[in-house]
Amino acid sequence: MIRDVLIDAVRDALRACGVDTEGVTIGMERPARREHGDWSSNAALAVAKRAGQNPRELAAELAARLESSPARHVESVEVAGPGFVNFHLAPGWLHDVLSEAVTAGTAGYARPLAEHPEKVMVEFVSANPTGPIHVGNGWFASYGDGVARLLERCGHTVSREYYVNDTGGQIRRLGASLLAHAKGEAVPEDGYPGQYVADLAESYDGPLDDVTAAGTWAAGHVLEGIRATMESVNIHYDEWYSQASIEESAAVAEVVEELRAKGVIADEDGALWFESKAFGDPRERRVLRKANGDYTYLAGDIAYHRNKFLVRDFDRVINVWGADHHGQVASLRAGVAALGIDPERLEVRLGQMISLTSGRMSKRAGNVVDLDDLVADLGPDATRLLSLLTSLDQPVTIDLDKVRSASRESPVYYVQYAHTRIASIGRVAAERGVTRQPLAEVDLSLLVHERELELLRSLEELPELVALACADRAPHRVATWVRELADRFHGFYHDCYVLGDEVPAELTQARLWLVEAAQVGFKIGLDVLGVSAPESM
RNA sequence: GCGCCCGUAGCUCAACUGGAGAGAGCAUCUGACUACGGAUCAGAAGGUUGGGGGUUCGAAUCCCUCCGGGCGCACCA
Repeated sequence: MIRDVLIDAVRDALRACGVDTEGVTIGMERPARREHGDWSSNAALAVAKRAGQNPRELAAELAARLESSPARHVESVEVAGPGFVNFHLAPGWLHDVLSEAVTAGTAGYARPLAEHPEKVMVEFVSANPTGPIHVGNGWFASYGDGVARLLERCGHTVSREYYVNDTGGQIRRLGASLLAHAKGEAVPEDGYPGQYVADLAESYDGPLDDVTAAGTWAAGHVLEGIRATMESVNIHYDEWYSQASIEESAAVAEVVEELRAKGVIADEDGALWFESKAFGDPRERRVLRKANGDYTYLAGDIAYHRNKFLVRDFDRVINVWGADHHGQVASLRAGVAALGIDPERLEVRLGQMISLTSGRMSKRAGNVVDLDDLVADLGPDATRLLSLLTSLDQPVTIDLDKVRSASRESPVYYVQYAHTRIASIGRVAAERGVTRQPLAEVDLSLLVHERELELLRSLEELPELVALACADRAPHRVATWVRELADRFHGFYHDCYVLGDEVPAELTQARLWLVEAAQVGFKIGLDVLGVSAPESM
């Protein structure tokens, strides 16, 4: 990596200037403006104070040393602004990037393997199986799967999990709604009025007096629908974990006993309380078992997470939750900590609320849009890319009319069109009998057009970007990147013909390899996003 | 009332985690093919980064404080 080469050079130069670099992180960035060079270091600014020197003078001395014994590809080094040291490199550094990308290929390029690979669970969506999944859930689904894909790319072992809330009051309400339809009665006030309940009632042939049984039956069918919806957007869960199974297994009672043995349980007013404050919860205590003998949701959730960590042995658990659940985070972490599990191993990523322009989404209010409907309109690729365009902690407002009417201008087509142009170049080359020569025999130094270099600059950033996006659990960065790659590819395609009578054969060869490198970038980026890379559209 | 999150161009969003003059897409206006797919490209216009203070060589980013919005604050799940 050229960056490391330059960082080492700066460190050496600083030492030569008599500056102690122990514990100093040498900054090395790609400047926003081209005239500031290919790489820039703020090291002089950062260490000037401790070195007791004027930053600009120190920078000048650094630049002089760096230029007198230049590192690989370095053409010139200059001082700019308050004390930045700017490196101007020969295009060869980008030709190296091209070689790396095509040599490593889709499987190997931009695969920043973690030093300590972990067994990670990503639990996401986990919407109650009381109705079809809606657009807001879809946003979190794309995010969760994107995080999982990033983790996998970085060498972790990932399991995707959907926690099924198949027990409790909502299931009984669903059952009551189903039975009401089956008996030709009105749906209860607190029931589910959706058409899907009426449809399900048509095929219900169970007893008409057991709301729990009816609810469980209905939830099972609703869940099948959710599973199908997820498959339609190319999301495949490894595990659909049943809450009921935890409760039936006595794991909840056991975890409460385990906590009691640790001395963090108090018995008062007939209820069992968890003294959670000692484990970082802002509240003093939480009920685990109610006076009526029922366990609370928290008790079940602690048992569930005990299962994740201690039974199924995950190193790390990432839960993707909506911001409306953030009140649960502290108590759950406290419960996990009380079991002796390092709470740092539990990550809860809170997604800000997804709203529609028509108002807040609510299953009860009926102003929900099913994810299925959106996918039917936009297709899975556009749906997924659209939802990955924004950061998770940005509240999102979706104007569905606008999204639908603008679907043709969707960024996904912009990116996919770039990829089809690559395939198209391949087809035309084949027609004309142009074949690619081995890389070693091709003169990449012919690639000096600004469009070509910009394309390579994007590719150069990918390995680092993937690592960063993974560490930050931020797949939207990849979406931003792949759009930029498409932008640069379209520019290249427009200004730099690969094939044609006026293009010298040697240049065609170099550009064919450049196109190959671009394709590696598209495939990696789109794969991480869960979006297909079509050959034609 | 308390806690968490958010506020960036007309709209939807970025911004390498404190770097140089805040960038894209859409919408608006103006241009560009007789060669690889015009679902494209080039250009214009659009900003006191909600307001004010502070820290710093340097702030959209960190701290304080107002304003505005979202979400929480159960022996519900």
